[in-house]
Amino acid sequence: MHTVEEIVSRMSSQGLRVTDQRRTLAKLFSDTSGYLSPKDVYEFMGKTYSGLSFDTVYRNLRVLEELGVLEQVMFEDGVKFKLHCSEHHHHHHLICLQCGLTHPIVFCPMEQTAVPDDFKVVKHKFEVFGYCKACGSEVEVKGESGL
Amino acid sequence: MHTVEEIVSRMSSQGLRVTDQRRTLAKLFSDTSGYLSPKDVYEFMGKTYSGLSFDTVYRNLRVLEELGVLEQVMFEDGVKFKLHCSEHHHHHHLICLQCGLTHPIVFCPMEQTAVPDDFKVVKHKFEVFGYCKACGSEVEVKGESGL
DNA sequence: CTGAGTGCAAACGGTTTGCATTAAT
DNA sequence: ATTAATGCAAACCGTTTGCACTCAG
Repeated sequence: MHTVEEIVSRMSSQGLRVTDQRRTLAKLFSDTSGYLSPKDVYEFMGKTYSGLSFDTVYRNLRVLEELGVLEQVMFEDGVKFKLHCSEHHHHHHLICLQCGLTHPIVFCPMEQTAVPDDFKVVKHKFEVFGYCKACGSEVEVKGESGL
Repeated sequence: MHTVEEIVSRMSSQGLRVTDQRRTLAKLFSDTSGYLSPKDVYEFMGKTYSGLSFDTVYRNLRVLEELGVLEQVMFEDGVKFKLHCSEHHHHHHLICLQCGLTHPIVFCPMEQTAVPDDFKVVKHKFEVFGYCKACGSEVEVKGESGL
């Protein structure tokens, strides 16, 4: 797990300064079990820091990424960040389209994928998108169907 | 298959005008078995059309996408386009990191993926990245190792 | 007190738009 | 001749940079 204190101490151990804003950012991600866009972060932080600027958000997101605290992923609608996975083993994710919550999938399809032997596999991506329990029930209200 | 003529006739059947540039664009994609970025397309087309502008490239990429001729995918390094898959059945792709060539994978991991029953799956993404035969041998030259 | 962190403004790259010109129908 | 397609310029959005000011150490 990545607690705020863990993140903060990792910052200071690297000679980085622990500002109020960075502590809040650490808290935001340690409280969030999913992906956040820079805009999400900006809007959240903006509640607390009125003069907040986008560039500081970006700078600190990158700082936390370089610290290994956050990981960055590209989606159809742009870049998003989440806490770096605590799972030690290789895994994939279920991702909620509504709230961005993620849930690990232990199964890795690569083992069962037949690849031509003249193709050298370097990496792969397996992501399952849908609606988590909470968001799923909201959606039901609008479009109930036998799908 | 998507031949130039098929694409062109689909354009005119929709009331779109078949310009020289659009025909060349159609040919580019029907000759390419992989992904191209807008920049790739611009550079290729620029060889033939000196006064070419980026906005026309974008406009025509979008036209072909709306026609169903091209499909657009977001990668780490930005948006890319390829001919819409001719495969009728659901499938995934091997993608060459060097040349963008794609190759269908029939195996779909979803069938074997255990998903919590309170999570409603909507879609999934499975992509395998690496080097195709041609690009793989180039790479060998630089970094030969027992990997 | 010193240098890292911040906000501001401005630059940047990729993409989109408005408009006058050109060309396919 | 009509109207869509093009090129140009400028707008736009997300992201990055330079700089002066501020504040954590």
